[in-house]
Amino acid sequence: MEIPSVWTRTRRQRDQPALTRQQIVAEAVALLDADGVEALTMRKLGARLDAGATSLYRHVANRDELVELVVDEVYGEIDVPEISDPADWRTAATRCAHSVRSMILRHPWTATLLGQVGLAYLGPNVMRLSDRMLALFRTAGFPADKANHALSTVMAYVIGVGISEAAWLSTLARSGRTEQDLVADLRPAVEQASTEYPHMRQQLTAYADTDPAHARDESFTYGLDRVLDGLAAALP
Amino acid sequence: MEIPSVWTRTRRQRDQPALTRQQIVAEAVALLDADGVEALTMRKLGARLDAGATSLYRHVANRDELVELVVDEVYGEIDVPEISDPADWRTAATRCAHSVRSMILRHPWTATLLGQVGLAYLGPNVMRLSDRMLALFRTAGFPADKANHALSTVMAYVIGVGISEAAWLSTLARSGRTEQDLVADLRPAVEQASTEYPHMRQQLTAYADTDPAHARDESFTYGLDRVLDGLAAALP
DNA sequence: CGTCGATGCGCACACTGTACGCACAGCGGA
DNA sequence: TCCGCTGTGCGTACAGTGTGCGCATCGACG
Repeated sequence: MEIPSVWTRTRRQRDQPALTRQQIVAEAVALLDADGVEALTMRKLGARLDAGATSLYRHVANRDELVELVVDEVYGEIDVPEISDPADWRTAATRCAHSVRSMILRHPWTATLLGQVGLAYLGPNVMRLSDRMLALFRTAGFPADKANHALSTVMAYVIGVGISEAAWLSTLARSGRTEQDLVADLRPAVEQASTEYPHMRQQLTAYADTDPAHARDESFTYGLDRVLDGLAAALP
Repeated sequence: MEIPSVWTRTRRQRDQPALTRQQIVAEAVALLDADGVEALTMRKLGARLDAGATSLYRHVANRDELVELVVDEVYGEIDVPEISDPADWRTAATRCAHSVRSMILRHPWTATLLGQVGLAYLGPNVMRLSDRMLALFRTAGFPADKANHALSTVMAYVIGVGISEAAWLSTLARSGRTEQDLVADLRPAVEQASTEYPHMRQQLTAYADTDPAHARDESFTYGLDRVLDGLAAALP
């Protein structure tokens, strides 16, 4: 009576193992977003999933492996436009760079975790990102080796900016104040520190009243434009 | 029965507190260089100084504060050439960028720690570095605001490259193998991961037999040249 | 029904950062 | 000479960490 078919045979191996790698990683991202990088402990993550700490080890070998998975997960939020017209490469690269930066700003804890992984570059999302950006620079006209260098250059710039910004945003989040308030509170210390450094002090007084978030945006786009200028000039 | 003698009485002079902040930071750098970032614990650092773990807290408020001091310390190893002729700006910037990179490669643990500090930018060595680079771009001809952006751009690029390289070198050091061996051992996994990504796979097969260290050098200088090209083109 | 493999979890261990309080060395004043 | 006082080192202790080990459970299959 029971006909063995694909649908009946193993309806679901185990209805829902109640704890799956996907779910663990997703919850880890949520925990990191909510409470910062020092809150990512196996016990707290287990508690969020109504599970014991050691239960997670059935699906994840290490805490380090969990970190690798988490990093690859947020890399998945980045999108790279696919292009066919070589003339579109610059706007596509710009869009991709902004996508990376906004991902880092959404998850400032990446500042701490990005430096720890090293091998996460085998993750599927990182591979996909690299592959698409490689394709982008190839259709732009870069030869194979230069396309690789171009990809590394723009990613290094974006990650460098992102790490610095994310580190600042993390301490900002920990302080619990608004950015203007924290800047104002830090001002005496900054002035004290810059007494012996005339260029820094001049920089400080010149831009005392500008909105810091807007200044960060402007600095990022300025640098990105210069980097892309340099790459464009190197196109054959 | 215990007679107080000259040998037991004044065990240590007050002149040299036997534990000073300078010494602690220097030993922390040595410990990090020797055993990596996970080995920097207060107990191990104390043991290296023939002191108890909690003794360090007389000279350092937190472990985080120690990290800030350590980061500023290695920033002190970077030198920025001072220039008077505006034509020299590019070679000076290049030299400074290479100095930063070689510092990071000497101390690969900076990959992990740089993302944690955020506020270490008040440290004297970081201030000195920023001030000198600001001066460099000013004498190059950049107006005040653009000089700041230029400084941020090249530092972001250098730090971005450095973080990636340092993360790789850290795992390399942990593995205890030579770079060629580790690359060879990882090759099956890399090929497995890149099956679905044609551009990555082509990149992989094309540069299978190149020396990785040399490839990193070349990639760094290529990107740095492009960044400086872009900045040079923006000079008024 | 029995067997089995996969899964969750309690316990335990080594190890972490660091608060607290005591011991003591040298100094300035009585 | 003695007495605080302050600055320094350290022993103890506590809460919290990652994780190895072994047991309990449970669905699936013979």
